[in-house]
Amino acid sequence: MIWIKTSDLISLLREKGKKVTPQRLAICQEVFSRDDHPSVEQIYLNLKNKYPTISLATIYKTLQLLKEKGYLQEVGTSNGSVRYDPNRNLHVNLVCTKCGEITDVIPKTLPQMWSVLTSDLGIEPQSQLLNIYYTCKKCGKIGIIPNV
Amino acid sequence: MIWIKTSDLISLLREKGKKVTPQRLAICQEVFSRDDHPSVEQIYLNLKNKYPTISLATIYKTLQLLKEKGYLQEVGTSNGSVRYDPNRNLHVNLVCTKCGEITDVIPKTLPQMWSVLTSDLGIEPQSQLLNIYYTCKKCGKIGIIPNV
DNA sequence: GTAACTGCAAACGCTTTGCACTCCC
DNA sequence: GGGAGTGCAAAGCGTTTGCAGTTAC
Repeated sequence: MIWIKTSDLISLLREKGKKVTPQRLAICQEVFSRDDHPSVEQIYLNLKNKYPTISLATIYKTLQLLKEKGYLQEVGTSNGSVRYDPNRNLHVNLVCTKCGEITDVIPKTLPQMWSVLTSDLGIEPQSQLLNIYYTCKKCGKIGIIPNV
Repeated sequence: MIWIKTSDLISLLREKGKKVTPQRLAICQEVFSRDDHPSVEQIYLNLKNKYPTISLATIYKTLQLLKEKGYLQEVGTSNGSVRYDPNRNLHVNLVCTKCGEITDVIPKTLPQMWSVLTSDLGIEPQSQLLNIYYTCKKCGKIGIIPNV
């Protein structure tokens, strides 16, 4: 979860020459207050209560904006739709291959080994996406034979 | 690049109770003989010369099959279409954020640090996707101001 | 006041599906 | 021979776009 104050959000948008609209604030607050990896649909459904007229187009446009500015990253797709990750810090996504649930973890050893690795490669990463595919405990317990 | 003999491919398919068709062989050979990360469209165009009647549907179905069986991994999307990686071994994808080119690298230190990391996490990864987003040398040289 | 934003609907493009025909086993 | 696979066309669905009306500044 990324804690961000509304006032900071406003100056963030203004800084970029972008207008601060209620819709944008709502979308940002929704995205950055979650600690999961929502799809556009999930964001839309959650906002529809408070903003009944909000449209998918606006959400797509705002997420596009946040992605371009580097505040958001795509974590891959699940059931055909993109999932977003508000956490741009170095971390690992544990992706359950059965239920699709994504959990963030930051292994203690990760920061140091990652800096060694990237300096070995001689590149300056803008960002990274580290997904580990596994079977989560919940799904591991259930004795369903996967249909593969 | 994954070197795989046609005879191995055939027994691989048979093993899984799948029929060996010329189309499937062609698709497999196309995918596994490349060392880039082709889209469905690229595979289709390359095969159309030799198999003028091959259809996108068949390619989609075959790639789906290979993915289910674990011989292929999605590396994310570029321009709206999925890119596939025939390399299921532990490696890093260097993804240029400007031209979209993807390069595989295997840092010397990676295998050991990765096994430390996963054992720390106490999980058994089925696979992983390690993408590093950067600007490749070709794009870094060109003095275009990114429109972001 | 005006340029940017919203939201609707239509368009778009990648992917999946249904189905008749074909072919591997 | 029979069931699985192919390929065509159509449908599906997430996403983008055009545009008229609205709003932030």
